[in-house]
Amino acid sequence: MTSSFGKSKMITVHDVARQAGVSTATVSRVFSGKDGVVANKTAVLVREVALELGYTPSEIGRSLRLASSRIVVMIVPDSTNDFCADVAVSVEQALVENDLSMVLMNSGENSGRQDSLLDDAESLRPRAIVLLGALDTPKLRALAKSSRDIIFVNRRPTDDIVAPYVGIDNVAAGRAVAEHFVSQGFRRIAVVHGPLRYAASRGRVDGFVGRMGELGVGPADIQRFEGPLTMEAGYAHGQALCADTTRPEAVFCGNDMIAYGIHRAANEAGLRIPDDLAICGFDDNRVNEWLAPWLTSVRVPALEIGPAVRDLILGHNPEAVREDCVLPFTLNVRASTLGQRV
Amino acid sequence: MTSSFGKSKMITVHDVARQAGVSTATVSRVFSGKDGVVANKTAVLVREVALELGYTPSEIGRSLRLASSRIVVMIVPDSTNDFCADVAVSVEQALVENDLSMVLMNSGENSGRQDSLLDDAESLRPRAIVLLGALDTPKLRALAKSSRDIIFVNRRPTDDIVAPYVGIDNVAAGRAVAEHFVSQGFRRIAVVHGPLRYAASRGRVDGFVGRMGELGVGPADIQRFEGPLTMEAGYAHGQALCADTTRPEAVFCGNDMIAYGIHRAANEAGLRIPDDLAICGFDDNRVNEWLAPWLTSVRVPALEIGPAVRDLILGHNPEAVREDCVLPFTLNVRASTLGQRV
DNA sequence: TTGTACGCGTTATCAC
DNA sequence: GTGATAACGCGTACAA
Repeated sequence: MTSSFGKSKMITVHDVARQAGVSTATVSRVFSGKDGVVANKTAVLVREVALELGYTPSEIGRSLRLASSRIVVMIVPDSTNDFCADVAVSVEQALVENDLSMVLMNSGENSGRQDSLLDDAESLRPRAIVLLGALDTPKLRALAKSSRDIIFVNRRPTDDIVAPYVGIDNVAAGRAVAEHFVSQGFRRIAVVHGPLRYAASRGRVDGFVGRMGELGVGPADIQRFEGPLTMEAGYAHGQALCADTTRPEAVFCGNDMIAYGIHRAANEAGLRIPDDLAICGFDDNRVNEWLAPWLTSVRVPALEIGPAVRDLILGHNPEAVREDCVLPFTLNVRASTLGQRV
Repeated sequence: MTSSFGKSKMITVHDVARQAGVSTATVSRVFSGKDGVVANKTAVLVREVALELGYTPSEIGRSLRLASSRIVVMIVPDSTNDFCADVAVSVEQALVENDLSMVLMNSGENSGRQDSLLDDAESLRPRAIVLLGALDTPKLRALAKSSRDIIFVNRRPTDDIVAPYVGIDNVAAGRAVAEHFVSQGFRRIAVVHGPLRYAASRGRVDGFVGRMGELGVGPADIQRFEGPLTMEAGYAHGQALCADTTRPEAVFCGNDMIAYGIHRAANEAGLRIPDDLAICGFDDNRVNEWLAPWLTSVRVPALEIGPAVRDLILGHNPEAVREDCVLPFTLNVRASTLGQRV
């Protein structure tokens, strides 16, 4: 015996129309919010019959007719990353209030996978495609060129793709961290960042290194390590750093996951934080308040992203469609970088 | 000016057919995997033209024709909960390998919201609806009765709803924790659990209390607190517990989020763990290894849930459709419950 | 091997 | 206020 999933016969407008003794058009009118046009008595009858029969309007049929679905596709690199999860929830909540649904897809930071997902996304004829951490691929460029239904969150693959952007000013955030590091007297630095093909990673590093230079700390004093934005990657880099005799005084991490990994490596190496090694994260995941209240991090307002994305999709803020929606960030300074060197 | 989202004109089979000089049927055949039936030369030509025109088959049209979509709706209580996020990713990854898409919806542990989402879900005519942490509502009962397309993960709202279940044996897990607590000599206990209207919460508590009783610790020695499965709720309960002069020796938490909250409250109250207060969580979130390596917790194999759900949907394991798919759990004992009282 | 024609469920248009 | 009808994009039975 085979599964019966997805095979059950569905009630349609025709069933309701026949049972209620009205036309399909009337049933449709009742369920597409045009109650005003229908006689109150009729509308009540139709709703009654529909409830009795268990009728739910088909989004498929509606989408076909209207040539536009109520689905928004959101592609994230890894939704087990706390920050991604927060952004996804934020977007989903903002959308559901406007009767839109969100399809969540994980690209795994993989170009091929992203392109394959973009195909899947396109086939759903979504109202919009939201990309968190987009990769610069030919497919993405083609899509961005052919439609205006793409929104980039947090990082834009390249500057020459014209599409709305929602996120923080990564360069400014990098500069803020640099100023904090210098104020604490840190001069030998390591930066453990995400792949530089991401504009966000690049922006953070460039802002940081640039400002450090202006403040008198040259590139020679700044080691750089590139890798995935994961705890595992942070752990590996952390182990290497801690074993080094010329260990840096402070590490600037591409995100909090990396910071968690480095923290674990430092702990296992018996280093004290921040005395032996200062750590600064990025994103300031909500869980920090509970499990890592010591971690200095750049707070990205994840929960404000959803409403901004929704406004973009609904065109609530037309003049912003062509402009970037830059949200404010905050450098939350906590124990992990509060050295007494000053 | 209004937004252009979702309004761009789409390429259809007709466009490709005209351009390639073939019929729409042939184009359709090429893209529905029936390449074998089409002359190789024709198939190549069609693909060429399609690529040139940027054609992607519409899932809308396909779904309408086939009376079944490739969408699976997953409803979770809160996908910012690490455990939920892991399960969602696990399911999404398993589905995407079989060309299915996942729509993620957050119910926020709210009955009304869940029912509203079930309506939305139904309207998408999904292949299946997967519920993590389902609430027992009339709507859900009606849906479960009218179709076999529902899968319950981790908790089943009530025992009388017949539908596939994927998850652990919560009663057995509760009993395992009880045995561990007794082996450590804990006799004055607090249980901070989730809402008892959830079968999973009930199972954990019942198993725990029942086994404690068998081992000589009666209900009088076990305080119970009910609340949301959040860090905030755990924190609030933790503050109350820590302020109590007749503080318990150990706390069994309904999930890890609650445990994080209690840990913070205990820390702020200056209590040492486990000497002043032992803590046991539930789920064993992956982040524990990194940020809470001290937390004893019941490991639920979140990443094995996706494949199990997929098999159920695809009917890979027909005889299991009517049976529960019970996954193994592990009690991971760590420092937070290793008292020296024995 | 390929083309023709129909219908899936819905809504907009037009006529009544 | 309501009904009949066409059209949306696709897959397939049937005819060629």
